[in-house]
Amino acid sequence: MTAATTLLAALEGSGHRTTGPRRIVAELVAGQDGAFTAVGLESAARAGGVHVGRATIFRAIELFESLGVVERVDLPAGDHAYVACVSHHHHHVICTTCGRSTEVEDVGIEALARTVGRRTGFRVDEHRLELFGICPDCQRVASGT
Amino acid sequence: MTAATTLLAALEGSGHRTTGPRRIVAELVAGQDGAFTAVGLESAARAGGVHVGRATIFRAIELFESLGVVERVDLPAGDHAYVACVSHHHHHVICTTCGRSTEVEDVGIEALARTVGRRTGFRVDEHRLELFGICPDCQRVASGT
DNA sequence: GCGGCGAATGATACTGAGTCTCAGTATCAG
DNA sequence: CTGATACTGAGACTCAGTATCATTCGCCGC
Repeated sequence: MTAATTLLAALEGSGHRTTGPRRIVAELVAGQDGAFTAVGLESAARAGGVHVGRATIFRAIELFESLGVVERVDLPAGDHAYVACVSHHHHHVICTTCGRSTEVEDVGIEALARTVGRRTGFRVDEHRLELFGICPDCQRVASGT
Repeated sequence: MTAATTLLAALEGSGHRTTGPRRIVAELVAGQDGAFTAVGLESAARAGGVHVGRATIFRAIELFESLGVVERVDLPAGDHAYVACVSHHHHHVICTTCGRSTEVEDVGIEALARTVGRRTGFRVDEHRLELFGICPDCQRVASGT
């Protein structure tokens, strides 16, 4: 839940207004504990009894993303999802069962990108690494009892 | 252009019918020389004067994908794109300027995935690595004349 | 505490990618 | 050639995401 605070702090710190709807979206994001989609947030809002316009949710997510406190990931199924994160470069491991995500500090992919650049002649500017698997909890559940 | 042959061969080899529309889609894919989107193929077909139903294009792409001769990638902009490839595990470097893509044989990401697994406790089953940059040709063009 | 300005909101209409259906057609085996 | 059936395509449909714009609200100065 302190995650919501982080999101709001980022808002204030960048000269954006801290409004009611944004506060709500921040809470929703913080309450997701993993990857979430825009549509998911929308229905979460409805389920929570609060009303926030669709456009506002999209705008809020977009804003959080531009502030670096939320990051876009593409699920294997092709959906556009997001995960809250603590900024700076890192990647995510996403549980395909429960959707929870964990951040992974740089594991040497920069070097890997350089290798690719050298090998192909490309100037590699950007990369996206997403890992999918089963989180410890779900493994425990899956492995009988 | 031999790429179209590869696609069609994969079709035949898997017990699927080699039909006119599929042939057309294969040609279109082969003629893209890089990443392409379903919509792009559709308009390419229209531009080429041939007519293939939207549904058919989507189905053909899906089929090629399931045969492993075409792979899905997600562009930084969030579009769903595809690239033709020669199957088995590898990754792509995609030029953000011209869209051309190059395959990269495994560069040690398996090890990287294992490291992540060890560090997070996740059982990493799947990963997606996409590299974006500027290809040699575009670099040349960009760097004055 | 009050007022004004501009940012933010949200209802709604719109866009466009991707899916589904189903009658008609084309492919391939026999 | 013929039948079984896989494939096709027109078009309706769904639904995520965007654009519009009048109204509201947060913030800042007073």
